Amino acid sequence: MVSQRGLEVLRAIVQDYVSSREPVGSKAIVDRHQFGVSAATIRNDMALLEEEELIVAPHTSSGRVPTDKGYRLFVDHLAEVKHISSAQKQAIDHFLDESVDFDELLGRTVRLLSQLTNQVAIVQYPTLGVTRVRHIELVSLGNRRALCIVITDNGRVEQRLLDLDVDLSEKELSELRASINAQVAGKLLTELADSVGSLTRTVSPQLSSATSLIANALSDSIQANRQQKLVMAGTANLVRTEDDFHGSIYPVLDAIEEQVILLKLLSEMTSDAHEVAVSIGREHSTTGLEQTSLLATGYTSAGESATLGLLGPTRMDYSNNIASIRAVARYLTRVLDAQ
Amino acid sequence: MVSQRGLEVLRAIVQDYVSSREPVGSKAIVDRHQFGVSAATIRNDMALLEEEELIVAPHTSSGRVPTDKGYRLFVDHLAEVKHISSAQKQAIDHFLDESVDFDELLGRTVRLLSQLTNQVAIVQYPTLGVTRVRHIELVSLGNRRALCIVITDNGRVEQRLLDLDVDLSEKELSELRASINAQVAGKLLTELADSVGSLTRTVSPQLSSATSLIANALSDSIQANRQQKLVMAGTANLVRTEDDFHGSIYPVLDAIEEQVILLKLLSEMTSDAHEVAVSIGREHSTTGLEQTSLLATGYTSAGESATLGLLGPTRMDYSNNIASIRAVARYLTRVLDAQ
DNA sequence: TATTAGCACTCAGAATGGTCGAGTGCCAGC
DNA sequence: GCTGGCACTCGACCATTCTGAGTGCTAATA
Repeated sequence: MVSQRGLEVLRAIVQDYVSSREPVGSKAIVDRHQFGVSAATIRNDMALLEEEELIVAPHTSSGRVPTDKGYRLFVDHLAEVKHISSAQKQAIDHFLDESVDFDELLGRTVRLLSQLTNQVAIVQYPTLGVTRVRHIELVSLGNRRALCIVITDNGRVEQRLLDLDVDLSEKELSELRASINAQVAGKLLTELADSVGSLTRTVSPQLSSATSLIANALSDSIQANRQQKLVMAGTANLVRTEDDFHGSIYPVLDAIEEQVILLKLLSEMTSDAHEVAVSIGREHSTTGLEQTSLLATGYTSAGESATLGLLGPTRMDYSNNIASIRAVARYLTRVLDAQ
Repeated sequence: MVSQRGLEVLRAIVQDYVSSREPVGSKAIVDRHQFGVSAATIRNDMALLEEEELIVAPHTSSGRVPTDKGYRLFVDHLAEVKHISSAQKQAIDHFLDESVDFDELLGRTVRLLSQLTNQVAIVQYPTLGVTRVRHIELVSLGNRRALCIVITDNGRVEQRLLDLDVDLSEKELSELRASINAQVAGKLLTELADSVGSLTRTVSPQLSSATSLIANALSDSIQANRQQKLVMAGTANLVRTEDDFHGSIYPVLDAIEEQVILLKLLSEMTSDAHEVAVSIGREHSTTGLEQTSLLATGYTSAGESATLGLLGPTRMDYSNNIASIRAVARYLTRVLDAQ
């Protein structure tokens, strides 16, 4: 059984190792922390911790390093929930304060989070379940091409290029625009394609083919959004922490480029409400990411929820990162809901 | 004076060094190339090349490596203009063929180029000089917010969120939309803000303040585009070539994140017409980028021109990269002009 | 029973020294 | 102008030694 002091020792090991990247020895602990006992006693505690597989010695005779299990215990029971510094708060204000459109907002968010934490930040676009259509705009570009723009009630804009089989006159386009808008306003995005499709039968014959083209384009577009886009930032930060990866970082970089992998991971981590979920090292047995940890938390936008994530080496500053991602998610939710 | 054969030796050195990353010795050259002379002769040529500062020996007694000046001579006079392989041609077709909107097209382009070359690819958004406005759409989002969407005649869509000081009724919004569109259709983007501003005096009084808000937003938006956005891809490729950078790559990564630096560099490199401009190592004396080379070429979109760039270590495969960037730029121009 | 001091032991990493060989410059001869 | 030969240089590689941080164990102590 690990004693109370044993747990404190674990905490000390995690903290020191995170900040120094050096395996932590018993002497270093008595030097840097006030335990009031001798190194030999700490050694006994460490032997117990090792028995419980919470720490491990990389070499026969060197300091100890936390295992995944050790980090897990630390995160669950030992990490103090820090508050973000006022400098960080300022950074958040500065970056997200201006009114910008949705895409830009998510872009800024992810860059902000990566800067705040020096890790790879990930933001997942919200699913479209409860978003409603506010307006659809059709614009002819000449050359039998037209642009179809969908504006939703939370301010997102989706555009899609259409290859028509005929050139529509401005008048026909207006007519089509009017019919479509009358039909779709307030509809859920998920119903949109079918809704437009049903128009095919009621519009004037020369518009029928264009209408079905539009229906298809919209259907594609929704489909693409179903696959849930990811935006990432701070890949270069991984390079800075390169030494934390035994062997090379290429597997990690490769895994990151496969967005599907990340999406799957993020979706598996769905946390309750707005808590920050943490997945450590081999807990997610994804090839290439065995030496990384992933934090995830939700943000909401007009009732829809999506995920904000953070990826870094298992040897990361969990307290800080958890505080940062939580703060950013809250702020993001606030800004989005204000719109 | 460097003889004709001397230049061939330089070419051999550049080629071998690029493909092997090892300093090239006289023996290696006679082995791998058919010069028909002995190693000693090559050595004499190399001594001359070194005198001209075209190559340099990293250590007293090791092979030679090209200097920036050597690369320059190689690029200007010795590099054979390769044709891209059919596999590469296929990749281009595959990536850029589908009809997508402008933003997406540029995104794909930059990813494609970085994959094709294993370098960092950069695309600069076109300046807005000759773009004309096709349509402006205003959509109320409730809560005194509205979205202003500008659609240009080359299919670009710019969106901008507006904070109004009053809620406009649907009817008022329609009126405003109509007045604005009547005024701005066909105008140059650069004239847009002023054009809307002048409306402030002619619209009905209760719309006047909203109109000037819109004018301001548009002015901001144009301003932001003046600063010329960049899109990049393939930063991770730099890590793969890490060994090429004496010291660390952090300075390079930092310089890349400062988009301003890159914009300045790209703009200074303006090449004639559609040729590929090359800047090698210290030729651009930008802190952090002394060990990189930058390729740039133009692409056009409806008469506007912008730049496509490629960044990598000076030890890069210039022939291939030049061929790739040129091919992609041509293809991009073709796709854009077809729209 | 928990803690501590002392001690022998282990082992990674730095430091040292020696060898090897690729590559060079130079010179005399063709 | 080219070539073969030769002495020389110096980085890369390997084996060896040395050092010190850190450990586990045991016997003494509070």
